[in-house]
Amino acid sequence: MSADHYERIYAVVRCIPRGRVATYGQVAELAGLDGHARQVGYALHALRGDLVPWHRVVNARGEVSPRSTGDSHELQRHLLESEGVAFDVTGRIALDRYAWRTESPRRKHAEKPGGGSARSRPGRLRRR
DNA sequence: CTCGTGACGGGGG
DNA sequence: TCCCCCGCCACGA
Repeated sequence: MSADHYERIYAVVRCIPRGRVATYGQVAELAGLDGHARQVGYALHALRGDLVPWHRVVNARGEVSPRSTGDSHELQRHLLESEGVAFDVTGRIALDRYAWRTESPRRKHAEKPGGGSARSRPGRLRRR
């Protein structure tokens, strides 16, 4: 296996800022493995105790992916909440607020310059 | 080598 | 919007 790919994945995950989350697909893409979101899951699963904020990776729906075994997803939610990430009643995270913004991911509609969307202050209102 | 699985995602209904 | 199904494909048995 390309342990090298794992390292790249970890490298990307380590870049996710505290209080922010990234999706598996996003991580895969940034790691140069576009379309291989699943591999990201494997990589994280294989983690031992390295300093990798694996808990900041969630699925595209903005929820912690249910594990088939183990209880790590509980821990994940816990860790995220302790970083200030909020979950709604359905156990989902508002990605438009907490998603990690990699530099300039192509702004199709031109975003609000000057700190627009999600800053490190997920505050409310900011309608529109 | 083959077979089943899954920390995913996108498309269709 | 939600749910279900299907393709991907590395891993491990």
